[in-house]
Amino acid sequence: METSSESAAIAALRLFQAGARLEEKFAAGLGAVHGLSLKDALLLMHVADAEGGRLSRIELAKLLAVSPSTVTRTTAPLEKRGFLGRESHAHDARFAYVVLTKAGQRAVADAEATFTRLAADVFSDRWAAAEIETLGSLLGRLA
Amino acid sequence: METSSESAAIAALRLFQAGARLEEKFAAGLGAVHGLSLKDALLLMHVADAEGGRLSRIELAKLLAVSPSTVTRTTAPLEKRGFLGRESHAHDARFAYVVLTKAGQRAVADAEATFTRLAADVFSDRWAAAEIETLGSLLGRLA
DNA sequence: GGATGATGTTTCCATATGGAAGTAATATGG
DNA sequence: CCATATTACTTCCATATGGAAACATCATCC
Repeated sequence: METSSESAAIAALRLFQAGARLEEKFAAGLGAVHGLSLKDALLLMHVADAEGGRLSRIELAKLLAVSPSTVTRTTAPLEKRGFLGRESHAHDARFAYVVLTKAGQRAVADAEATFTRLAADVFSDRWAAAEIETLGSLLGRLA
Repeated sequence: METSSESAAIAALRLFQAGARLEEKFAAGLGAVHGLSLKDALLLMHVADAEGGRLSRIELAKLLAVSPSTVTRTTAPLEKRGFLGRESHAHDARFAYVVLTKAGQRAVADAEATFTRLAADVFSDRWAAAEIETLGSLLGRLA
């Protein structure tokens, strides 16, 4: 039990370190492409992958692990830039769904390409395909 | 190449999600114990584990993946609370090493115990010891 | 069907953060 | 040795964030 707790603590510690390191790298890479922050890109990608092509701000907040107020503040400039639009729920006027515009679809395609390239770059050194799969699978159980 | 890039992107995405989720959990758990933020606790733990029991603020900034100014701002209240002290380099007056006081050593022991308990809790469900080891090992190569 | 409670969103405020600039001390190059 | 560059640290400022409160809408209960 003790050794297991110990390795759990080590895994958590390294998760924080690796996460911070990758966030820096991805923020720099994505910012250079289309002036998108990492959170901007993740937000657009979540909307693109969403069922029906739209997400409420609450759903986005949960997916991005940020507060609802942050989603409001983040989406506003992306609407101004023409990447995002609004859509109402047919039977519930409280919802203000986030949807991608045409320009937003182009932007998210570019951002996803950059994201994938950056991810491939992270693992380009001494990583076997199976190891990347294993890491993704294990991390999936934490999210 | 394509499939490998794809799984790399998925792994990176899940790393961000898992990291954010665990940060919330750990911040709540550690805050409840001794009013320490996660970054406070990690800072103290790094100093405790450091060679010679001391670290420069620049070294701390790298270990915590934050800016030097954040280290300055973070250590100041911990000095006031009596957890941290300062030590000068014998031959270079630029260095203001961060060291633990007696109270700081007690605090970091408590924080480490809480940290380990929280980590164990995260993996308490359907995780084999070998899987935790594997995850920690793979993450170690990213940090 | 009117009061109460719950939900989605926005606004406001206090706090946290990074980067640039400033300060102090050491290293380097002539 | 003196000027310049580099390094460690701090301060200042602009921005990002979460949480509480406000607001609008919908659901529930009597």
